[in-house]
Amino acid sequence: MSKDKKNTCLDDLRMRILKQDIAPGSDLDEQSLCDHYGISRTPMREVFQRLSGEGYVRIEQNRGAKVASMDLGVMRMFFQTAPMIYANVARLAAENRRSDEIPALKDIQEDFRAAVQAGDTSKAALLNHAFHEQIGVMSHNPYLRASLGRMLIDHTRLSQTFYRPTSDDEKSRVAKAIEQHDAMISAIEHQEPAIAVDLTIDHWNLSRDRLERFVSPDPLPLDVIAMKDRKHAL
Amino acid sequence: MSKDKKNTCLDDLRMRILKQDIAPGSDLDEQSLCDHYGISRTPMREVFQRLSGEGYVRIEQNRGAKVASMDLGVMRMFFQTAPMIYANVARLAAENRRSDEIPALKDIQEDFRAAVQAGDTSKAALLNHAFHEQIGVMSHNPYLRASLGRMLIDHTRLSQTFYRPTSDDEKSRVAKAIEQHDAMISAIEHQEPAIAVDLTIDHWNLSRDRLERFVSPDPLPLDVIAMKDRKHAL
DNA sequence: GTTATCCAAAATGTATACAAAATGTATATA
DNA sequence: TATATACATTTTGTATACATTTTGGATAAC
Repeated sequence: MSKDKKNTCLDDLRMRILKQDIAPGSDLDEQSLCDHYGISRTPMREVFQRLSGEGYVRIEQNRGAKVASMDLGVMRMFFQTAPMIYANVARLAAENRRSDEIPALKDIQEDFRAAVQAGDTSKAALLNHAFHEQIGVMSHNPYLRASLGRMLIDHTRLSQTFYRPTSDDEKSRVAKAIEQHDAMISAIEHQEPAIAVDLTIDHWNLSRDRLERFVSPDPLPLDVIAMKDRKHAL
Repeated sequence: MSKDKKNTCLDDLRMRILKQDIAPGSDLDEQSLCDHYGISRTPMREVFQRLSGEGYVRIEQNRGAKVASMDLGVMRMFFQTAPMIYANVARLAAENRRSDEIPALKDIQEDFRAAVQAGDTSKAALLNHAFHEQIGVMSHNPYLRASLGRMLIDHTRLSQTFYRPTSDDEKSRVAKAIEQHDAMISAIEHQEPAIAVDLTIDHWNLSRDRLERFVSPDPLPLDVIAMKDRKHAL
C-alpha cells in the first residue's frame, strides 16, 4: 500500500523535474512533499536518495535535496558528449536487443505519436524520453546506461518546447523526428547496427538544431514601437 | 560524530567491495553491519541507497542489498566499452582540468607508486582506482563520470591480482603502468588531449592483456604426475 | 516420497520521537 | 548604519518501536 505511494512519489517527482515543473536548482521541501504524497519522512528521504543516484537531484549534507542544475559548463559537455553516447547505445541495442523487448519500444512510439498529434507537448516529451530509455535497456550495457540516463534528464528538460510546433517548418521537423523513431525501431528489430547509428546521428542533429534555437532564440526586437506598428499594419 | 561513522561505513564498504573482500552477488546483512559500524538501521539503509546509486550494490524490494554481480554478459560490455570511456575521459581531463586539481592526482600517483613498491597489492589496486577517478573529476563531464565510475568498480574488482607480480615479465608490466600514469599526468597538466588519449589507449591495452590472462588463465596441467616429474627434473 | 499449507522467526519497510545542525531574527555594540 | 552575538525556529539526521513481508521448517494431505 505505502510502497505503492512511494513509487508514485518517485515517478511523479521524476516527471515534474523532467517537465521543469520543478526548476533546476530549486529546493525540495521534505515535509511538504511528505504531506503531499502521504508518506513519512523515512521513505521520502529514500526517494531523494534514489533520485540522487539517478542524477535528478543533488543531496547536500544537512541541507536537503536540490534539483540538478544545468549550468553553462554542463551544457557544453552535454552537446559534446550526447552524440557519442546515443550512437553507441543505438548500435548496442541493434546488436543485443532481445525480441521480447521490441513490443515495449513500439508501444511507446505509438503513444508518442498520439501525444504529438493530440498536441500534448509535455506528454510527448516524456514519451520521447521513455523511447530513448527503452533503447538504453535494449543495449544491455549498464555502463553506458548510466551516462544515457543522465543525458536524457537534461535533454528532456531542454526539449519541453519541442512538440508545440509554431510554424510549418517546425511541424515538418516533428514529423521527421517521428519517422526517425520508426526507422530506428526497424533497424533495431532487424539488427542492423550501422543503420541504427546513422539514424541516431541524424536524429541527434535534428534535435541539436532545435536545442540550439531554444538555448539561443531570436533576439528581442530592438525597437518595440516599430514592431507594434508593423503588427498593426498587417 | 555519527555522521563521521556513516562516512567511515560508506568508504569501508566501497573498499571491501572493490577488494572483493565481499564477493560479487553476496548479501549485505543490515543488522550485522549496523552492529559492526555502530550506527542504527536508518543511516545504514541510507548507505545502501548511496552504494546502489553508485553501482556498487543492487537493492531489491523487500530483500535487501546485494553486491553488484559480474556475469558474462556484463563482462563483454566491459571490454567493449572501457576504451571509449577511458579515452574520452582522458581527453576531456586534458582539455578541462583546473590547475588546482593537478596536485591531488600527483599525490595519488606517489601513494600508488609507494604501495606497489611496498608490495601492498590491494592498496595499490585501490590507489589505481582513485587515480582514474580523479581523472574523471578533472574531465568535468558528469555524464561520462557516471559510466566511468561503474567501469572502475568492475575494473578494480578484476585487477586484485595485478600488483602482485609473479614473474619478471609481470614486474615490467607493472613498472610500465606506473610510467604510463606519470606520462598521463604530464599530458593532462600540459593540456595535450591527443597525447592523453594515446597514452590511455596504451594503458588500457596493457591492462586488458592482464585482465584477459586473469579471466582466462593458463589451463591446469592435463597430467599432474608428468608436471610433478618435470618440476623435480628442474 | 512429494507437494501443499500453515505458522513462527527473521528480515525489511514505515512512522515517529528525539537530537543535532542550520537559519532567521532581534538586540547590543561600534 | 553596519556588524556581531544570542536565542528561537526550522530543518535535517538518528534511533527505535511497530507493521509488513519474506523465509524456513514442521505438519498434513495426497
